[in-house]
Amino acid sequence: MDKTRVLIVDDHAIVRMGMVSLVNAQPGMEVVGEAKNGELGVKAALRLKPDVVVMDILMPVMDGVESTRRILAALPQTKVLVLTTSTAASELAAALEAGATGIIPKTTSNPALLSAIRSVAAGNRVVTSEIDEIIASDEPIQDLTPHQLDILSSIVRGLTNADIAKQFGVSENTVRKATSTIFSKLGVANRTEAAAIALRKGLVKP
Amino acid sequence: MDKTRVLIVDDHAIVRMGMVSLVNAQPGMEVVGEAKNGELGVKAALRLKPDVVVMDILMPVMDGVESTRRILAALPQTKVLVLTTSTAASELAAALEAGATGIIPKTTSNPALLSAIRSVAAGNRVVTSEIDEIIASDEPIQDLTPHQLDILSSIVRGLTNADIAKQFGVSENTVRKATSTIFSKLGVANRTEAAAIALRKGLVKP
DNA sequence: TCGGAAACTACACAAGTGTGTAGTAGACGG
DNA sequence: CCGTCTACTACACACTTGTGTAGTTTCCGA
Repeated sequence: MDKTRVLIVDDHAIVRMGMVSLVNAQPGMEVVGEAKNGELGVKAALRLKPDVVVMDILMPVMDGVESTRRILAALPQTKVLVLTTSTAASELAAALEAGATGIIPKTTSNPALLSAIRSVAAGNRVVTSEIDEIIASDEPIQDLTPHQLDILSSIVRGLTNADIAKQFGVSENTVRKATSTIFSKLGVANRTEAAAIALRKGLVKP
Repeated sequence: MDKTRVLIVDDHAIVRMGMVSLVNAQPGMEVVGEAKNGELGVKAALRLKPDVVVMDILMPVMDGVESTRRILAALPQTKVLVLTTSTAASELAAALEAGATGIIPKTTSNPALLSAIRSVAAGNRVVTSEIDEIIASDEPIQDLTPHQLDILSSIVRGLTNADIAKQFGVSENTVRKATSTIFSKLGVANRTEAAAIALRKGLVKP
C-alpha cells in the first residue's frame, strides 16, 4: 500500500516543522507540502492532490473553513483534518459544515495526532468528545439578517439608537424595533448583553 | 563554548515537537526539557536550570506570564523568550513586565526563531517591531478598583443597575455613580461600550 | 396568484441609564 | 496635623432604551 500523502496548512512555521518531523518519522505517511495560509493551501492541494490535509482554522488571507470548502469542491475524495486552538463552537461547526472529516485540538499528543491522521485517511470521522460537547452545548442562534448584523455591530461599537438611526437614515423608533428583534433572536434582554454575545460568538468582526 | 540549553513550555504537543527538531538540529543548542503548562514549566526550570526558556502565554493551569515571573525570581540569569499567538497588548506588556527578554509571534519563520533564541541567550532583548507597535498603540486604561471590576463584570453579564445594587446591597443610585466613574476611566460613554472594551482587553474573566 | 411569514417602518409609554451635585471616610505626603 | 485625593454613598433630573401595537412591503411555497 502507498504512503499516505499529507499536506500541512498552518500559519505557524513551528507547527509545520513539528508536523513534518512527526509525520515523516512514520513509515506509512509523508508530508508532500506545506502552506502558510488558506489560499496557498488551496493551490498546493490542487497541485499535490494529497490524501489528507491537516488544516488550521485561524489564518491570514483565507481562513481554514473557506480553504477546506474550496479544496473539497475540487477534490471531494481528499480528507481534511482540522487541527485548531479555537474553542468557538461557531468555527468548529463551520469546519464540519465545510466538509472537514475530523477536528482535533492542538493540545493533542503526538501519538493521538498520528492516529487521527490514519483514521481520517481511512475515511473515518474524528471528533473528540471534548469538541463534540462544545458543538452540542452551543444553542444555535437564530440567523440575523445582514441589516441586523450591521445594527448589532453598531451596538457593539457603543452607538446609541439615535446614532444608528442617523447612520442608516431611518427613524430612531425603527432602530428601536430592530434592536428589540435582534435581542429576542439572541435570547438576551438588552444591548449590553447582546454586545457581549456578539463578541464572544464572533458575530461581528473586531 | 557549551551548547545553549533550551527548555520548552507550551501546551501544544505539536509545537514542542517542532521546537525539539528545530533546536536539536543546530550544533550550538539543545532542548533539555519540555513542559505542557506554566506550573510544570517552573518545576522543570528549577530542576534543569536552562539558559533559555521558550514560553507560550496562553496555557492551562498556570499561564506563561506567571510562570515567567516565578522562574526569573528563582533563576534571574535565565532568559525567557515568549513565543505567542496572542496580540492582546495587555498580555504582551505583562510578559515584558514579568521579565521576558524577548517576545516573538508564532508565525515567525524557523531561521528567525533560531536567531531570536541565540540573541536572547546572548543577553539581547528581542521584540519585533510588529509587537512593539501593538504595545505602543495600546493606551493604558486607568486602574479600576476591585469593586469597580466586580461591577464591570456584572455589566458584561447584562445585569441592570437595579440587579447590581441588589447583588452588592447598596442603593441603585450608588451603582449608577460607580458605573459612571468606570465609564470615564475606560473613556467610554455607556455600559455597552464598557462591556465591549472589558471583553476585548480581557478586563473580566469569561 | 394567493396566502402566510418575516422584515421593515413607526409611535406612545414604561422602564432603565448616566451626569451634576454633594456629603463622608480613609490614605498619603508634606 | 492638615490639606489633598480618591472611593464610596446618595439623590433629582434629563436622556436613552425596549416593548406592545400596528401598518406596509417583500418574498416564498402552495
